[in-house]
Amino acid sequence: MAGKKQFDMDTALDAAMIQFWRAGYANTSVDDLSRATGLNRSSIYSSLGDKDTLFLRCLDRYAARYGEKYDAALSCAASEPLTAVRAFFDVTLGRIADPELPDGCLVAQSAMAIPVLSPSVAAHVKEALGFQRSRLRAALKAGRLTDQDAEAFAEHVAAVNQSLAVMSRAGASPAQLLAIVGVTVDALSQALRTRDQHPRATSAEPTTR
Amino acid sequence: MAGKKQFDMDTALDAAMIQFWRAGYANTSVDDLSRATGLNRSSIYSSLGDKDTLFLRCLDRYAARYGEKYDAALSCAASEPLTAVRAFFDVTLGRIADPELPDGCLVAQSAMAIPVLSPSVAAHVKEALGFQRSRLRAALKAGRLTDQDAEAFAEHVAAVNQSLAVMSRAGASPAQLLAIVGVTVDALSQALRTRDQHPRATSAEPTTR
DNA sequence: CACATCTTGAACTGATTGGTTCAAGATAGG
DNA sequence: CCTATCTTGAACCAATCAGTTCAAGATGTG
Repeated sequence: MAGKKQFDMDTALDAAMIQFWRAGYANTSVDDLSRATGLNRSSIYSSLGDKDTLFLRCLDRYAARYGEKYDAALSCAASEPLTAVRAFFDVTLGRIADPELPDGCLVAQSAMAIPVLSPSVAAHVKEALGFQRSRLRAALKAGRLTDQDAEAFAEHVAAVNQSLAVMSRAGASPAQLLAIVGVTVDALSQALRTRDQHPRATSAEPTTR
Repeated sequence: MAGKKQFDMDTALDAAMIQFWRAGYANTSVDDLSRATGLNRSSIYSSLGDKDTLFLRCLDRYAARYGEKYDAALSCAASEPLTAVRAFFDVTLGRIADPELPDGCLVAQSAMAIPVLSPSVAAHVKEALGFQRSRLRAALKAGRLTDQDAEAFAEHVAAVNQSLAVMSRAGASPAQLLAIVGVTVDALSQALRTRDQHPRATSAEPTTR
C-alpha cells in the first residue's frame, strides 16, 4: 500500500473537518482523526501536521467553503436585499438539514471554546466571524439600508445565524429554526419598507446600484 | 483541618460551576475542579460526586439561578411585554458584563457539546432550553401577542439570547451585543404596535424604528 | 486526656492523551 | 529484476486523565 500518493488530500481534510465539527477540538483525539480520515496516525503528522495545525487548516477550509456560499447568497443584495438575507440563512439551514453533515457550525463551536483554544486558533475564529459581519454589512449597505441600520442588522443577522448552530445542536426542528430566522427576516423587511416610504434620513434615495 | 465541615458547599459548587462554565466539560479535569473549589481531590468525589454528577449539579444550579432571574424579568410581561423582553435580555447582558463571571453561557456551551455529552447531561441541557422557550412563550402570550407571534418570538428571543453567548465569547463589545438584541426588541415593538393598530392583520404600516 | 469522626494529601491504577520513531512492506521507475 | 521512495502499523514516550484507596492528622466531644 505505498509507492505513490495513497490517499486523497481533499477527502482526508473533509473527514478531519467533519470530525472536529461534530466533536469539537477538545473532544477529538488524534486517534479519532486517524479513524475518521482512514489515514495512519503517523501519516497524519507527516502529511497534515500536528493536531493544532490540522485544526487550523480545517477551520480555514470550513470558513472558505461556506464563506463562498454566503457570498454567493448575498450577491443579489443590491437589488434584492431581503432575498439575499433569506438566501444567506438558507445556506445555514440547508447545511443543518443535510444529513451528511453534523449539526451546528464549526466556527460557532470553536468560538464557544475560545478560552481554552490556542491564541492562533482563537484569532482565526474571531477573524472568521469578522468576515461574516463584513460581508453582511457590505451587502446591507449595498441594499437599501442606512449605514446605521446596516451595521445593526449585520451584527444581528450574524448572531442569529450563530444561534442556529446552538439550537440545531439542541435538537431544534426545521420549523423552529425557520421561526427564529423568520422574525429577523420580517424585521429586515420592515426596515426596508420603512426606508422606502420615508426617504430622507441619512443617505440618498433608495437606488438599485 | 478536619473534625467538622471544612468548606462551604455553596461556595464550592459555585466555583465548580464557574470552572465548567469557563472551560466546558471536556476541558475541565478533576484536578481543575480541585484547584477551583479548593477542595481535595478525594473530597470532591466523596462530597460532590464524580465528574459527570458534579457537572449535572452545576448545570441545574446554573439553570435554576438564572431561570429565576429570567422569570423575574418577564414577570411584567402581561402589562409591559416590551419592557419584559428588554429586562430578559438585560439578565444576559448584565451577566456577560459582570467581570466576576465568565463570558458565554453554560447552557449554550453544553448545548454545543451535546454530541459528546452523556445522555443524561444532554437531556438536562435540552430541558433547560425548553424551559427558556416555555417561559418566553408564556410571557409573550400573557402580553398582547397572538399565539402564532408568541410562538415565533419565543423561539427567536431564546435563540438570540443564546447567540449572545457565542458572540461574547468571540469578544463582541457591549455595543455589538446591544445591536443584536436591538433589532429583536424593535421587531417585537413593531409586532405589538401592529397588533394594537390592526387587531387582526399581519402586515404593518411603516413606523420609525 | 482520649476517643470517635471527619478531612486531607499522596500514592496508585489503568486508560488515554499528543507526539515520535522505525523496521517492514508495497509500489513505481529504471 | 532492482532499487529508491513512500506508507504503514506498531511500539514507544512522558504526560494527563478519571477514579479509588488509605494512613496521617486535625478537630470536636466526652
